[in-house]
Order: sequence, then C-alpha cells, then structure tokens
Amino acid sequence: MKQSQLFTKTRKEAPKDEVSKNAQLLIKAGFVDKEMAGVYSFLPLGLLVLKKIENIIREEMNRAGGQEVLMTVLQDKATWEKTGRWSDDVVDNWFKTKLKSGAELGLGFTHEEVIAKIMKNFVSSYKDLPFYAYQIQTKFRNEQRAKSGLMRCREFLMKDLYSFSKNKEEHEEFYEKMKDVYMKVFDRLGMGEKTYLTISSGGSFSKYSYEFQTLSEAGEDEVYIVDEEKKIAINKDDFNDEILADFSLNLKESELKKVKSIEVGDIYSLGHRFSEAFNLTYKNKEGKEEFVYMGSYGMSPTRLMGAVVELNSDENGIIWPENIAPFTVHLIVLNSKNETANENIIKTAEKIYKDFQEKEIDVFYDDREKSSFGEKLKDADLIGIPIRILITEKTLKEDSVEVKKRNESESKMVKVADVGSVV
RNA sequence: CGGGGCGUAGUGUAACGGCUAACAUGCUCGGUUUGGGACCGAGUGACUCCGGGUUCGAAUCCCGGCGCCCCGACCA
Repeated sequence: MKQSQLFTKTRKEAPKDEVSKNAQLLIKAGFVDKEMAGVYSFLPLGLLVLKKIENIIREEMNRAGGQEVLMTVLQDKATWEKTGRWSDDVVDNWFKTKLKSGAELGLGFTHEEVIAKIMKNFVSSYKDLPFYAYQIQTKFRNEQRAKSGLMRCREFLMKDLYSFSKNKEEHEEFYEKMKDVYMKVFDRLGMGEKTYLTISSGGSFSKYSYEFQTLSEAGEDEVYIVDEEKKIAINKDDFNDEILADFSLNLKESELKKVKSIEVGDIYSLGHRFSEAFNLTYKNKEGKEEFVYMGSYGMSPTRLMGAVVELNSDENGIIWPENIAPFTVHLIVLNSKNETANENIIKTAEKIYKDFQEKEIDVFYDDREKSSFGEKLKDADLIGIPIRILITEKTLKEDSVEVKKRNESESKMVKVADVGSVV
C-alpha cells in the first residue's frame, strides 16, 4: 500500500486521556481510535495487525481440531436462566437491552450457555464425541473500570473454544494438548519467552484452572514464578497452602520471585456444569445416557495486540514482531531537488514496490513528498514495520538502498539488484 | 462501586472574576530547505463538556449531571 493513500496520520503528541503505553503508541501511530473508555475502533493499520493475530490463532485452533463457528451477540434471557447466570447478582458485567416487545436480551460476554444449547441438536451418541468448536467474536463486558488501553475493554474480540468430550479422561487429554497449543500461539506472537502457564483457582467450575500470564510491568496480575525453565507460575491471588499441597509443590512464598503480568489466555475444565443445565447428553456404548464433559478456552486478539505493544517498543515507537506487523517492509523515498536524480529515486522505488507486491511481500511504500525527511523517518519508527528500506540520491549513487531493521540500530547498504534478498 | 485528579480549536497546553480566549502543533497558500517531526511569511480553525446559579461581568466561583484518567475493590 502507498502511504500517501492511507487516510490515517501520525500524531506528535500522545493523547492526554491515555496513560498506558499500548494506547498511546497505537493512537499516535494511527492504528486505533478511541470511541470511549474501553471501546476502540481499529483503523487500517490496526486492522491489518489484528487480522494477522486472528489468523495465527485460527491456524492453531484448526490444527488442534477446532471447527470455526460464529455465534450470536444478542442472547436470550431464557438460555441464561438455565444456569442462573442471567442474574446480576451472579454476573455483574452484563450489558442488557430489550426488544420492542419488552422482552429482555443480553449482549454476550461468553458463550458456554449458547453453545451447550446448540449442541443439543447435534450430540446424541458416543460416536459424535469428542469435538471442538470455536469462534472469534466481539464480546461485551460492562467493566466497572475499563483501563490499560486495549487490555481491559468493554467491547473486545475474544477467541473462545469449547470442547465436548465423553468423560473426564478424554477431556483431560485435550486440555493438556491445549496448553501446548496456547504456548504455540504465544510463541508465534513473539511473546513465548515471557509467557507462563499459571496455576489459578478455577472459579465456579472446577477447583483449579490455568491462565497464561505474560510478564510485563503493564499487567494487572501478579504471579509467583515456580519454574523459570518450564515457564510455570502461580497466580499471587491463589497462592496458599492448599494449592501447594494439591500440586505437590514445596515452595516458600518469601523465596519466590513475584512479577507483574498480563493474563493473555485461560483454559477451564467445565465438567458437567453446562451439560447438566441443558441436559446435553449422549448414549454410551451400553446405551446409557451420560452427560457431555465440557471445557472452555479463551484468548483475546485485541488484548494480545495491546500486550504485544507493551512488550515491543522503544522511545521512538512500536517494534512489531514480523509475524504480525501490518507490513513486512517499509519502503521510503527521500526526494531530491535534482530532477534527474529524483526521477531515478521514484523509478527505482516504484520498481521495488511492484516486485515486492508480485512476490506477495507486504510492503508499505512511503511515497509522500514531505518538506523534511525527519518526519518520514519518525513516522517509520513510530509505526514500527520490521524492515525499513530507504532510497535516496545518496544510496543510488552506489546503486544501492539502505536497509535497516526496526529492532537494530545499524543499517546496511544493499545493491538495488539484490534488494529481494533482504526479506 | 469507594477515593483522588481533570474537562479550553483536530492535537498538546496557557489565560488574576474584567480588552477580540493566547501559544505551539496540525491544515491551506507562497517561498527557502532536504538523512531525524527544518525555516520564513500569510491564512484557517473554539457554543471554553452539558444544565442551572452567584455577579455589572464567569473558561475562571457555587450546585447538579455527563465524560476521561489514576489508585483500590472487582475481573465466568
């Protein structure tokens, strides 16, 4: 894409109503726009990143056997009353609204009830199990306090996968597998090194569950690191003698390192809670009815985008990991006042731009005529595309372009003819 | 939901209860520049969050709302 055609612009000043690094940088660079607290629009650059994150998640969910669906946002009160979760005393972050008729509806904050109800239509025999369904969809949670930019929103994208198994053993096999699948996603997002499988209390569904916590000062959570090598931690809130005994851990709180972290995923064993509420059963080999054993697995692409920015930036801007950068290459021309030289600069840039496009390399071409080069270079640093290729009168005198990686300080000259080799 | 801070051109800031609400940046036009948001000049842009009150006079003081940020609580 040509930068001259992008409707967003960068800003010099960070917005005064944002303190978090992720929101400041993403707004300054034009990736997102804030509609209100905890509610953000994704602009062209931001959407490119979000789609890449989604696709990584989608690929890994598909590989794990997930089947993608898209469930509804508007949800029937009756469905939720089956589990008692319609009540505001049980769930305090509902957004609720009404039909013209006066009937009450909720805006989905999760989908266990909805999917359990759907599956009644399709599950009847042990031969139907196990299977896994997931979606990537907008969730609404009426947070009492939205904060930290993209990391705690009232409207956000969530990947939620639900597993349907015959019994606990079959469930646990998949549950274990999902730990690796999740870590694979975090690896591909460039945050695997800092992400810990974290033991936590399981809420109302089971005694324990696992969270994935990425170490960062920007996080809301705190974890005790149990094993740095294996990347295991315990959520600070859940650290007690019981949990240590149950996991056969011999640890002293005073000897553990406590680190702030961002919760980037969670996986739950749901057991029969929802299958009982919806009478979701199957016939086993003996012809006896049994309840389906469920699990749920959450991960938010929008929060991940915020987390990636928290982890990857410097004083000049964002440093996108290659896998999810909006573009792979930022091709920048610095125009010359010498007409012949300028023609050559533009001709060379256009050719490289076209070649990259033909090779399906994502290239962002800064073809803007600016009165100062500094502005173009500052923009490039702020936007944070991994590889910067500069074409100027000077570089072309050597028949070359200058190549610099965003995460390195040194640049190198590369012959125009060899420019394809830098990607 | 408790506590604290704040609300002024697109953005960031300023303005004692008193001149036409100022400065920077952005944007437009003209010119000079050309490897880190360069320079000069001329323009453009504000119902000072909303509603009420006090006052001769309110961006400024008071009351009530709404919104934003931070700390805490909360976070199936």
